[in-house]
Amino acid sequence: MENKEQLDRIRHSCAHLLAAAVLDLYPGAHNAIGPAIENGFYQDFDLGDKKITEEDLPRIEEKMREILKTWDSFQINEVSVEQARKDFAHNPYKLELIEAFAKEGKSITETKQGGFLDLCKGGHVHHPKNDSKHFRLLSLAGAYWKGDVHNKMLTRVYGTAFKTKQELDDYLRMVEETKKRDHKKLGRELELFLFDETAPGMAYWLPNGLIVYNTLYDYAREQYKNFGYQEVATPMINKKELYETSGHWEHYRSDMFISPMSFLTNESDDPLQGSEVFGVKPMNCPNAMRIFAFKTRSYHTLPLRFAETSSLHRFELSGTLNGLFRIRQFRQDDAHIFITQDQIEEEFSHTMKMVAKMYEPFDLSYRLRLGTRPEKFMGETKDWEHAEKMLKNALDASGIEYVTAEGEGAFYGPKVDILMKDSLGREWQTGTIQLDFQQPKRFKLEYIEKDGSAKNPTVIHRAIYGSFERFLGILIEHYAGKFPLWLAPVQLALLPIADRHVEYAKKLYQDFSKEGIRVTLQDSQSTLQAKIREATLQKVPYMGIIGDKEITDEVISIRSREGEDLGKLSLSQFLQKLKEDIDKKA
RNA sequence: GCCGAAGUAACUCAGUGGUAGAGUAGCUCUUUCGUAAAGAGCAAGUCGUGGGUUCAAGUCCCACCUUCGGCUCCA
Repeated sequence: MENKEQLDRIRHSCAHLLAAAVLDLYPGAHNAIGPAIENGFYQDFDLGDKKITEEDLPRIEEKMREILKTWDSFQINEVSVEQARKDFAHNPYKLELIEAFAKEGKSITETKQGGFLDLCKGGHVHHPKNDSKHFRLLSLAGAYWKGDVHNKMLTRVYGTAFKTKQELDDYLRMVEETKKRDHKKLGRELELFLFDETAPGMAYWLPNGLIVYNTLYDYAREQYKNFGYQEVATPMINKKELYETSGHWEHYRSDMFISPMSFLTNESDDPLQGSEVFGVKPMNCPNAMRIFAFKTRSYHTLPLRFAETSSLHRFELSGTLNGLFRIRQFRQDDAHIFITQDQIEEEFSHTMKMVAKMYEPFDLSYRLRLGTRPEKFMGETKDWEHAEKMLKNALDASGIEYVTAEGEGAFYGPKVDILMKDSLGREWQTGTIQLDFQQPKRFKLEYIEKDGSAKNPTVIHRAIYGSFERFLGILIEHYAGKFPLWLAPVQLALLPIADRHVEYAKKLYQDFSKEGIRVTLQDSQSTLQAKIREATLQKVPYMGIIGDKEITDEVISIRSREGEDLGKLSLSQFLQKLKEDIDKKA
């Protein structure tokens, strides 16, 4: 933690340095704020009618190095409001901050180094000249003043800094490595999926990608059986009344629903004027409620677990789309579990066990985040308290690390989010488990209790992968495209050395295919080296080389994508090894 | 949506107003090869789309589409 604080000091100092350099190079520019952030620092600028482009960054960096020579120390002085107003009379952003601090009764401090004066609360290195010299400017972005869309868009310059040159270089190398693993790049190279301008924000799944997708789905289905789920499918397009009942139409109409449409009727060109207005479903819950309502339900049948993986569509803003990570059409390994109030803790534990099982094959570590009652919430405080207590009990019992995020629950109930850490140490939110008392009531759902009375069930909404799309995107980057055998689109590439080996290779191809192995036969007119290269670039886990020796001895020479020679194995020996590894999901 | 950048052959990219290019992939032929790229040839482009300026536009201007980096981190 001490390290983190020191790093923040280094970076915060660099943010000042960046401000000094830009103000020097762009007279009339104003700097706004410039904090240290998770991976570096930034500084926001109002450049008037001037612009900074990526090409200017080296020049700014050079200026920073020049100015840094004159920065021996940071001097922090507390000043009066009047003095601060005078010092920053030219800078409307600093003035706004000064007025805000004056109102709050905070003391106002200024920092001065070299000839540069800034408004600052402190937190710098002692000797910038020596301590803050390993920095690099990285990128530019627009950002609103105070993060508010109604305010002016400022130019944000991002950079990073480290204590040593070694650490800086390591970080920059890691950034390069991340770029190489980019799932959008690998998605093309490995022919997994494509994005096309005919359908912005929606993936076309290519044969290889769909194999991985369906393999993830198959695994989820296997677990449905083990954990007592039943799979259902419900309509994609529903009358808006369904979403009015659930509350989604009112809460999310503009940001969730792809344009409402008039369906089955042709009364008007304006879909909202037709008497029958429909929406493309952005979530499955309302339909799940209708399935529960299908017949009279008894307490005997609870928990009742319905899994559904229908396609969902959400209107994500164009600028937020990002490959498979943020997408407009996706499927979730979604489920709705109907329970009694008394079953919350037990069912939550049951769900946590399923989470553990589902994540087991991916060698990903994860932690949990409990979101409690938000400021704006629906329902009774006592129900919330009961539910939160049940969740906490179950979390404690699970033994998995978790943090509590106060006020971060959904408006209809508390929730637990699953945060997954990938091989580069990046954290992603994937699954979520949410309690809901509201929708069952809005849909007037009831089950018959032991004593014959009718009661509202409670619902657990949960998705474990989250969306298949996002989860797969994470896996692609986690594995750098080298899927484990059970997920690999092609598990074995057969490489005959010369034409006379093709016939035998074809027979092997048939044998492996019959046994359910995903195998390809590379029988083009190229050298063995070229075939190996091709299969390695496609990240096929195993290559089976077939030449004269192999045919004589009825074996296959096995090479891994890592270049390892696994020796000569007979068909049955190798098949057994493959099947074992696939079963183990190794 | 907003700020910034990009879009040229299937892919990666070069091309600053005057005849659209390279490498890779593809196809054809030759080669039949032992653990990461054999050789030769051929074919392949509405230069994202639509307007405009100009004798002349991939290149300059305008609008739109798509993609990417950001828009949460608070002196």
